[in-house]
Amino acid sequence: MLNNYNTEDKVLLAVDCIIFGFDQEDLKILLIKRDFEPEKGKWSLIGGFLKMTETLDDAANRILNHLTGFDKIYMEQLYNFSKIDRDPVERTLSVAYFALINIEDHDEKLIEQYSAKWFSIEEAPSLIFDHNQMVQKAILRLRRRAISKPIGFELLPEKFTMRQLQKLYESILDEKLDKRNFINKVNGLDILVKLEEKDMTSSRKGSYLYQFDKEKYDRNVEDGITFKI
Amino acid sequence: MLNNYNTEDKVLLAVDCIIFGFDQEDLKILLIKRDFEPEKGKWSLIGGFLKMTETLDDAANRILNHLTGFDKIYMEQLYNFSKIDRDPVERTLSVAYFALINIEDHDEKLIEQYSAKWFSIEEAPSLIFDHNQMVQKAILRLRRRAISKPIGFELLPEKFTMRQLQKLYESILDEKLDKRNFINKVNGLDILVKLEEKDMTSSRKGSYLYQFDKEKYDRNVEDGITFKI
DNA sequence: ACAAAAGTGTTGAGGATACACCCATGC
DNA sequence: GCATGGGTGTATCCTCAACACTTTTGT
Repeated sequence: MLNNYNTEDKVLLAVDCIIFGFDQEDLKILLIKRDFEPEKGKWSLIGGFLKMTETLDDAANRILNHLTGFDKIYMEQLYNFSKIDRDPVERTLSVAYFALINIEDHDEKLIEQYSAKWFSIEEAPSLIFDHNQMVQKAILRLRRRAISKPIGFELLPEKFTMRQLQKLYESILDEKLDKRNFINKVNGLDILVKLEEKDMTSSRKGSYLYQFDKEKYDRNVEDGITFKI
Repeated sequence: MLNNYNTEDKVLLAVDCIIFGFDQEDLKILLIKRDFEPEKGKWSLIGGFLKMTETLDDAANRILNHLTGFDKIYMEQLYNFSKIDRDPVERTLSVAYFALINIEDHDEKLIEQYSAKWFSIEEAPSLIFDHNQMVQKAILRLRRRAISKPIGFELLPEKFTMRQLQKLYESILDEKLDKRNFINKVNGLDILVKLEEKDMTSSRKGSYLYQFDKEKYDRNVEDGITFKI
């Protein structure tokens, strides 16, 4: 039995995270202004290096937790970027992750401390290395996910209105949706509970609040009903 | 400007390939019997280590070429597997790739030389490390691809019958399809050319041969027509 | 009374599915 | 002449898209 693969090359493995948020208007991503070389002063995704003692998911969690202050974020491995000279300092591969967080209840202080800032997708600055490419790929993945899994709720507060949910889907899919068709579809999925409460901030009439009901969702999925918006 | 990221850990990166083929009956995968430690004598995916001087795609191509003898294989990056102890010898991450090859025109000798063998998905032996998991993931990816991109043709000879194409899709999707509906759908896509020739091996009557027409396909895609079986 | 957003159903078209019989040929 | 797989069309269902008016309430 071997003890090691001595003759093989070892490489540095970075983990970079595309963090999506939603501010009731636009889909946004969280970027940081680098305060270290290379490319100091430019905008980039948050990232870090994989440690010998952790899995990739662990590393992505650690990095996300460090910046946003919380755990149990929806997170998915996205793709590897491995161009030889993608990092000018040294040969480095990067594993991109994408994450969804509720923009409202995350820690402002941490974000300030790291010079991080939310940018709407259209207004995001150009990023270092191949990070723009990563963001593009993440958006496409997010779209595919959004229409096949109920991940949208990860981006909303616990209680939300139908209008908010619709706006979120509109900004993810980058297209206008019909109000009635959207509501009919969502109601057809039977994964929300309508609350008695109304949100009065958005209109005179007020609009009912809803909650995502994970149990209902799981039951539906078990019964073979597929989520599809 | 930095010259290196001295303090960070480096890791071994393996590339493992799930190679799919189709023998007119079943969907198959190509496996090798390992003639080296660890797990010598057991079945595994083919793989190798990433070299400092190549991208992941390069590495996957090199490994595939080495075993099958040809280049320009349809190939896709699948996922990273990074459990700490997945390889008992040493901490190793693996990037899984899946590939499609035409089972008929590949090099028998190379395959013998490497003790490689085609297994139908159901009859495949248990594999080393986390390779079974990789295969499962590859099958799911293949299914999603097959209904949204015309990758099926990569697995068939240049000229094929409708029955062959249908059988291929049936084995990828693991369900029976209706003959007439399938033909109508495929013809509706307008991406095949019907040849004058018939294949006489499968029946008395003989069945017409078709060819995938990449130009037609590209034109249709440009025009916004989506492939969907 | 009016402005501003919320809420609510129906219809029509197109795509998907289900389904059965004749054809050509080698033996 | 018969057995074998090849080829073909239609009726129905259901999903998806298009579409406009009434309600509530704060000012």
